[in-house]
Amino acid sequence: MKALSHPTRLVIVAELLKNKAGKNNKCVNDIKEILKVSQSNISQHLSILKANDIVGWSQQGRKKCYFLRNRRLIKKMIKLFEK
Amino acid sequence: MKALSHPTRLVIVAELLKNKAGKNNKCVNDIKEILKVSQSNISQHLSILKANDIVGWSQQGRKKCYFLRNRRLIKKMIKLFEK
DNA sequence: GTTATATATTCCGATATTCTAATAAGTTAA
DNA sequence: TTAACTTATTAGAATATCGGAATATATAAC
Repeated sequence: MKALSHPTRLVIVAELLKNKAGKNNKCVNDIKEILKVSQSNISQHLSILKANDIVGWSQQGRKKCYFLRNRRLIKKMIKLFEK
Repeated sequence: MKALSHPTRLVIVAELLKNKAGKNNKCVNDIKEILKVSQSNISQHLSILKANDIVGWSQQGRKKCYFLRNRRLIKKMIKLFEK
């Protein structure tokens, strides 16, 4: 819960949710473009999400692409708060 | 989300959830007994929950009794995180 | 009115989070 | 290997949060 209680992390998670289940994951730079936050800051937030097992990643060439470990959980959560 | 991301507040909410829908709401002192946290601290946390429209209250004699504004939402949330 | 009880607010030190800037580390291509 | 690109880590300052103590406010009983 705490891991998601920061606006930047919530937006990151929401962005990752937009991708199809095993496809089109976003790398750090993609997220940076979307959020307009510094690269190091994004990296820091991602490592918090990583540490809490909310996201995973895969190396794609020289990029690292992140994805949600439990899309269903996150989807339900966000739906819960959308009302 | 942030409003619920504190152990004390989570317990308060969980306690309020135990009450029947319109009945047996707990007052500040009840919560204090349960949590063994200082009265002022509980009051602070309650005011955060109030500010985020998570709880409401009613005056009962000289006490204020708190209740959840949206029991279903909270119930779902807690279930979501229990796994 | 006064007193006792219940809750809220304020202030403050301690701790935790967050951000920026600089630097480091890893990866690929040439 | 070097250079270019991508991401991670570190350090430090700024900010936010937390919990305790004291004080203030509100209500009810007398």
